[in-house]
Amino acid sequence: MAVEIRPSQALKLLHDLNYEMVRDDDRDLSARQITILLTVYLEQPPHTVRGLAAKLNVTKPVITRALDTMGRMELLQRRRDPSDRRNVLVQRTVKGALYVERLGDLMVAKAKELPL
Amino acid sequence: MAVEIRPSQALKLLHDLNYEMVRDDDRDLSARQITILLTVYLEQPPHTVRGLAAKLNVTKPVITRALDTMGRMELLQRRRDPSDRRNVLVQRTVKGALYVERLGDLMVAKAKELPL
DNA sequence: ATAAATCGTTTCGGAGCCGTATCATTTCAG
DNA sequence: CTGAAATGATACGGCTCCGAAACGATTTAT
Repeated sequence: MAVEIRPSQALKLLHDLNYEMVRDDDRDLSARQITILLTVYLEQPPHTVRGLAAKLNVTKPVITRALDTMGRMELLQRRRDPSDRRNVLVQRTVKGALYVERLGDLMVAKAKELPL
Repeated sequence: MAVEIRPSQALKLLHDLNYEMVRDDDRDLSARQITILLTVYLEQPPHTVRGLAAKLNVTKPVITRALDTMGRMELLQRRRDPSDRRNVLVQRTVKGALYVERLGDLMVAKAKELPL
C-alpha cells in the first residue's frame, strides 16, 4: 500500500496531467500509444510486436502503426532480432527516455500540488 | 503537499491506468476528450464551448465535435443558455458521473497496489 | 432599424487510426 | 530440400478527427 490518494485527488491529478499534455503538445499520444511507450520503458525487454499486441489485447497492425508513428517521433526504435530475424525488437531511445522522464516528473509535481 | 509519489511510481500508475482503459474499452477517449470531461465534472459551471476551447487551447470545432461524440456516449449533454441563447452550456449526465466515478476509483485502486 | 459583434455549428480537404485479409521473409519440421 | 508455421509489414475500405473558413442564429451597439 504505497500511495494513498482519494478519488477526488486522483481525478484532479488525471485532469491536470491530461490538461498539460493537451495544452503543451500539438499532437497528443493516444491511450494505446502511451501504454505501448510505458510498457517498453517500464517492463523487462525484449519487447516484440507480437508480444506487445498480445499484452495490450490489440492486433499486430496496431503495434506496427504505433511503432511507425512513435518511431517518426523518435520515442521508440525498431531493431531486428539477430538470433531470429523474423522478430522485431522494440527498444528505447534517448529522446523517448527524456519524454518518459519528463512525464513522470510532471506527474509527481502535479501530485504535490493537490489539495488535501 | 497532499500526495507523495515517486517518479517510478507515477509512471507505473500511469501505465496501469492506461493499460486498463485500453484493455477494457474498445473505444478509448483521447487526451482531449478526457480533459474536457474532467473539466466539466471537476470545475465550477457554467461551461461553454468557447470557454472550454480557450481553456484547453484548442479551436471551437474541436469542442463541438467532442460534445457530439461524448453526447452520443451520454457522458455529457448540451443545454441552450436561456439568458443568452447564443451560448451552449455543457452539463453533466448520470452516465458521465458514473464513468468519472469509476475512473477515480480505478486510479485509487491502482495507486494502492503500487510497490514501495 | 440596421450594422457589427458574438457564439456555436457545419463544410471542406487532408491526415491518422481501425480491423480484416493478405503478403514477404525467415525459421522449422519432415 | 521442400512445405508448413511464425512474424511483422502492407493494402484496403471505413471511420474519426483535424484546422481553416464560411454559415446561421442571436445579441449588442449605433
